[in-house]
Amino acid sequence: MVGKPPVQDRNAGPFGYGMPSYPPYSNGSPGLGSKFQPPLAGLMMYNNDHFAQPPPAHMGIPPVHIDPKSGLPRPPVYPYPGSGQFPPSLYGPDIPVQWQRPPGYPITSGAFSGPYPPSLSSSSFRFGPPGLFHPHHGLHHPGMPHPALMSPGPKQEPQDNHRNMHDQGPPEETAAQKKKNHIKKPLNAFMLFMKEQRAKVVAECTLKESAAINQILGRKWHALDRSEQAKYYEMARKEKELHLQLYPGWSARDNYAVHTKKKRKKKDIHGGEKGCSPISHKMKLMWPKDGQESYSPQDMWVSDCSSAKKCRARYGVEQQNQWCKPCRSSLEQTSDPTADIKQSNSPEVQ
DNA sequence: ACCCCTTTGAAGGCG
DNA sequence: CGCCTTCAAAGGGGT
Repeated sequence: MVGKPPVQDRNAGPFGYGMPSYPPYSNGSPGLGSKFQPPLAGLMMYNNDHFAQPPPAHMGIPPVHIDPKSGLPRPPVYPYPGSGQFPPSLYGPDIPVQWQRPPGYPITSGAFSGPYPPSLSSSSFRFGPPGLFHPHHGLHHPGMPHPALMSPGPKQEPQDNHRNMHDQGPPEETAAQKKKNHIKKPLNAFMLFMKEQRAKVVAECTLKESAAINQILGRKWHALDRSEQAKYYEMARKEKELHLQLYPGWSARDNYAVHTKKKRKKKDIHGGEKGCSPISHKMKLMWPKDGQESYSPQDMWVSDCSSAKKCRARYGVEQQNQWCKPCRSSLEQTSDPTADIKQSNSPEVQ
């Protein structure tokens, strides 16, 4: 807990595992890098009581979730207490607490029903750890087949999924098959947060573009207090543990460049034009000024290519030692404290 | 049909 | 060890 995080946890959250200020877990779990292997039944209990007791009886065995896109199952996640709704403290000052899932909004994305990567193969589930998942249990929407219960797609040989990811796989394997066999990364804390909160933000905002929504979600993520973020870090830790159990040999490396094109853009962007993407020109998130706690989604957008230095927004001018280099250097270049809000192409820690 | 955008975090690789 | 890159989700927009 205290001291340097394990190697594999070097990217733990800002106050996350291994960080000195991180709140202790109720079970004393050492963190992301722990070899601690809790009973699988308790793996997906994503709430404050997740270590103290098993899920409520009505929840039964966590449902197997299947991603609607790939048709592959993903490990179940217990909905947050309160049927998918989040405690008021998670809501930003501009988001009403009484938010409900918008009519017609897929429960899969808004209700936190299945943050686990859709990569988890049906074969792995069928032949995975015994007693882990039971396809007949579930909390899925009755009118809309829960992703977990959807067809896993073409028949797959048990454990083919994993094997193909590491071995060469059949040479005649089609791209579609490869895609379906793709084991995705477990979701990190922010991804879990995003998956859950996206629908609420979308409902609150006229904007529908995910890029814009994600900017808001990024703000809200930073607006969360530690305890709230800690929930998501804990969830992510469990996601990772479960993923590890399901795919012991899986490596994130397996997913590199599986989708043909390599992403060179980021490198290029870092060279200069990040923040000036087409979408950024169209509507760029205006970050609140220092000390400004809230923002209005309606007036968050400006029509030019301007975004604040995120480090400044995140840490404030008083804690410049926390800033990333580009943000620091950009401040040195200008004495105008608001200049970074007016013009920002600075690369951000990525 | 596919890629981009945008966010944070995790992980792998390289020098 | 520090830095860089890629990939997780999402879906509108662009090509």
